[in-house]
Amino acid sequence: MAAGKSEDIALAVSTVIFALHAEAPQARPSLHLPLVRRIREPFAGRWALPGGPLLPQEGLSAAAARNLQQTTGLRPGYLEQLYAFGDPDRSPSAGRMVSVVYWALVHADAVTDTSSDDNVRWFAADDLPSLAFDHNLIVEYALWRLRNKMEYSRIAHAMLGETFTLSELRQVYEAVLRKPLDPANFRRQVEASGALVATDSVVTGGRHRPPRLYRYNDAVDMTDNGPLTDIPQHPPPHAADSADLPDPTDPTALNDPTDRSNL
Amino acid sequence: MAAGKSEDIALAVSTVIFALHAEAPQARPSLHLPLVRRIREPFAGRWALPGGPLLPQEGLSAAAARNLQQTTGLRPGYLEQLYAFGDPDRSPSAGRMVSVVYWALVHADAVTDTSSDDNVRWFAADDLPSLAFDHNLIVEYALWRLRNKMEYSRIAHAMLGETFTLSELRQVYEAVLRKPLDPANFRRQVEASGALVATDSVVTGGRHRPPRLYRYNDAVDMTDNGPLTDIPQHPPPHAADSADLPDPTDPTALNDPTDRSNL
DNA sequence: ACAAAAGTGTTTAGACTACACCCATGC
DNA sequence: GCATGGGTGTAGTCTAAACACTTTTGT
Repeated sequence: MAAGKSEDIALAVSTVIFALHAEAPQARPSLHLPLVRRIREPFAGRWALPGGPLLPQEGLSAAAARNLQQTTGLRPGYLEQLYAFGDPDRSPSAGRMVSVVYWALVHADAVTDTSSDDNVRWFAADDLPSLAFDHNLIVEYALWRLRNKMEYSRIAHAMLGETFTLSELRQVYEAVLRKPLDPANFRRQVEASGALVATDSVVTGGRHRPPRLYRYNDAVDMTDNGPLTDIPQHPPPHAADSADLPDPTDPTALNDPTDRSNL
Repeated sequence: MAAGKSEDIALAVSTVIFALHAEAPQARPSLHLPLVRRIREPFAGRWALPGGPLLPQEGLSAAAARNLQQTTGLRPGYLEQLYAFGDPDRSPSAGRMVSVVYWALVHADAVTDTSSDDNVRWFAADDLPSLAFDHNLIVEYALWRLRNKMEYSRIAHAMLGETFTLSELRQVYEAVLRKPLDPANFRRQVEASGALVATDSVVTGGRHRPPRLYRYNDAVDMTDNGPLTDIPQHPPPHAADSADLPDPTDPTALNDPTDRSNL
């Protein structure tokens, strides 16, 4: 591309990973996210978002998925680019740094799986310590984006298993949006959207009428990202690092090399 | 930040610039955007989005505003980060390149101002030639984002002057959304939003009732970008390169250095 | 029987659409 | 006067919120 060399501008990819977790067994679940303890200056000892440099032959979303895998051992249920941060002052006492940040949703059971590690810990999303760099602001923005997207998109199932009840799905919405939803109206809305398919099974064992299990309808595109078609949504069979296109669902993703060195 | 060096990954910033322009004097205006002719390989001779490398002490949005200034001679009426493109294959026969792309709105009269230049030309947004790199896809995505944002945000005034009639404002919406709007209902909607302030002046000279002039209400935040507060919206007095925070209005902008080299 | 959650039905308020209609100006 | 767009009024449609009510299980 013959664009000017990036001089001393380093490029990194970080990921904000959300999962639902209930502190007490029967308590309402809330949003949690994993942070990693920094071992170098600046901000040594502080908690920070998982991330690191981009590998030479790796796409941006692939790097984010790798962050996720290395931090939680999981594949993303949903993954979308959040923003590129490049303020000249964002990295004190270190060189200039531009970070492309992704956000992801994973299944709830991820939270306990990795809590044994001492350098990785899950925190409640609305009760974070003071993080390294501008990561507090990043998480705030990721939360804002998640809440917005939850209202007009159909990504909640990414925080659940293959099948789920409408109650479970509603709990995801309630936890993210932090407000109770009418079960009756919620049912009608998701049924009208066509995003779910009823299975034949029900869940017995509760001391009440057994709820039906639903499955996500893959025929429906849940993310309205326009012309973009990002990637490792669900387990994409073997398309390892096929695409780095931005997520076409929300106004944030699109893939294009905009090099222009003339002018 | 002690993150791995970016090896050979170059970083560039490009900008998709939109303005309204009517081919014929009395024809309906349509979206146009300026492109720049490449003078180097790859894609020498092809049209491409204005852009270039990021300067060492320059914020991302400042670089986008500089693109805009150098291409059109104007300051952005609205500027927002679009997406970061980093597919490994996006730059044939050149090194790895990651581009952070912005999109902008400018006043309509910009179109004719620069059409004399031979290396910069304005094109109708829905009738572009085959561009360099993946720039066709980028423009498609920028258009999709603009159209989405136009429906739930109040950015249309960025394509007009300081004062404007409701007809002019409606024409912006009609050109972007490509469908006619009911003048009566349009009026009620914008009046109910509180985004506009009526002035005392009217426009005489038309062969019909003189329409009232309106001004944008700065007290209302028109861009719902959450916790982000980007920047060079209107002429920000002298805040040259103050902020590089992502635009908090739409689900795309947030500023944060996500360096993480441990793990 | 009773509690509790699943699931259905109904009423109402607000938002948006369509379109009829009046107003003010230039010619 | 009449054409043209500015501006107001109003009835019909659609959606979503609120909430009463019925169903089905476990204990």
